[in-house]
Amino acid sequence: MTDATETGLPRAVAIAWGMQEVPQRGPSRALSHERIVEAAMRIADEDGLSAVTMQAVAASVGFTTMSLYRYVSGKDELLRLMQDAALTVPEKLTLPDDWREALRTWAVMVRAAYRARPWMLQIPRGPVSILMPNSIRVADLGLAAMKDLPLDDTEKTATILVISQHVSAWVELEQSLDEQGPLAVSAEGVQTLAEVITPERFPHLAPLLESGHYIADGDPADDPDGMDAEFEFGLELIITGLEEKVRRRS
Amino acid sequence: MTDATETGLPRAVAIAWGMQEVPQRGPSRALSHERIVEAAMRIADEDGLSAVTMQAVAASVGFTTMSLYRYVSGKDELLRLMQDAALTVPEKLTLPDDWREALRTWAVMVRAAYRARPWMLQIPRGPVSILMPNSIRVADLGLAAMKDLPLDDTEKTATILVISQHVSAWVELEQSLDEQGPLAVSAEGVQTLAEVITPERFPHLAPLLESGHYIADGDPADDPDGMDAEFEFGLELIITGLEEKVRRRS
DNA sequence: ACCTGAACACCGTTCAAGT
DNA sequence: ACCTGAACACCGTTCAAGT
Repeated sequence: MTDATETGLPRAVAIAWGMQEVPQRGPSRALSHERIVEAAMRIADEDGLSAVTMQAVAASVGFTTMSLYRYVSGKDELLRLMQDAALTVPEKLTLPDDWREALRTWAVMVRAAYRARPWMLQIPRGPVSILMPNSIRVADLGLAAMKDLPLDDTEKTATILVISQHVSAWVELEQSLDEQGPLAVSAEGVQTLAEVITPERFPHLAPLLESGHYIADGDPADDPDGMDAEFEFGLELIITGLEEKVRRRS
Repeated sequence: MTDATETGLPRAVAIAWGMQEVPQRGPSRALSHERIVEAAMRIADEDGLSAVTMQAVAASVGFTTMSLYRYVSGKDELLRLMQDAALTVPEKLTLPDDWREALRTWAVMVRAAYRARPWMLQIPRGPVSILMPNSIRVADLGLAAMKDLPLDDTEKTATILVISQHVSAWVELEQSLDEQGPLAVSAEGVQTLAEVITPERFPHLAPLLESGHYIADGDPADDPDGMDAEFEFGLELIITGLEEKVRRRS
């Protein structure tokens, strides 16, 4: 099912770590995993993930579609490889001493990677993803940020997951906001909505609809980095929660 | 772009709220949005979202593929309608008085909805999603949980978003864990990995790999509700963070 | 051993034609 | 007004054949 290699690992993991032995006899291989993944990423950067078809990738490296199947087992595997290759983080990164600052730095770093290649968020993350090289590197950095915190291993990994999920969720939202027009709903639309979203039926939400606090109208002038503000609000909740948890313990 | 109707709203929103006026003259309509969405959801429940093709849906209601296009503008719109229709919450739900308990109840309720129809998480959520009827209902309930908390509107909506993103991220992870085999990586695989994930290169993560705290092996016997425990850990971080924020303010 | 060409069994969507 | 049939321009993947 997980289409494992003789190493006992999923093929994508083996390839990404460079464990997939390449036969050396016979005609020299014209293609490579690297070239294929690179070409696929360029297409995704330029025209989005949906433009990444086996035929487009093949054409871009100058081979026929079928030749790709010598290197990747199918499109799923290619996507897995792209997903990890897209998660690039700065080579040298020194985290602040204070763990709160370190976690913030880490979160912002992850956010930058996601923002740089937002299509990677469209590829489903599974248990295989977290074994890929860049994922491992990022996780190691996250753990480094918490190295002096009195938490056990499970708590630390859970924290990393919570934060990175928070980051990805926000970047995703951010992204879909600026894919849609600047104004998701016209003033007229809000009025029409107000007829069904009444204070009687939705006592707590209806006021927000009127005040405009529920619908982010996506006008950047109006809200220069509102998304950032809300992102940070959530991040602070998590960090404060962690802080309090540690304090109560000691 | 947002393919708006004369109401100034995206078509999917208008349809879901029942605003899309249906012509009454002429032959009675053989199909309806409801029947189409219902059929599509049944297919997704049984065979996954990828089995939801226009042809499959049409066949399931006993019409030709093209007839669907009289009711929905395309597959995207159908997916939007499915996404909201899948988000069902109990009709009568009284939230506990304590806001912390209320938020927990709310989170668990949302989780139940996601778990019941996990395919809905595969449909990208955009700004349109949050205007759909069930989304509005869920948001209203979330706000109700915080009604006595001294937070402003933006903070409350941000909190709702953070929590619901946390919920969806966990259900997604949970789901992909039990789609893969019970054991994502064999003991042999871990050993192979240990050769590249060395303490030198990944000082903080390597120990966790060895101890088995990083790789969830997905064996339920081993970890009866480990996922739940980690889910709750994150939720508690957020709630504790909120608690502390409020305390510091007053 | 590697790459290719033809073919298969699909997709979503269009468009003009039927009733 | 509604539904249909044929067609278009794609997909990912297979398989046997070439070199």
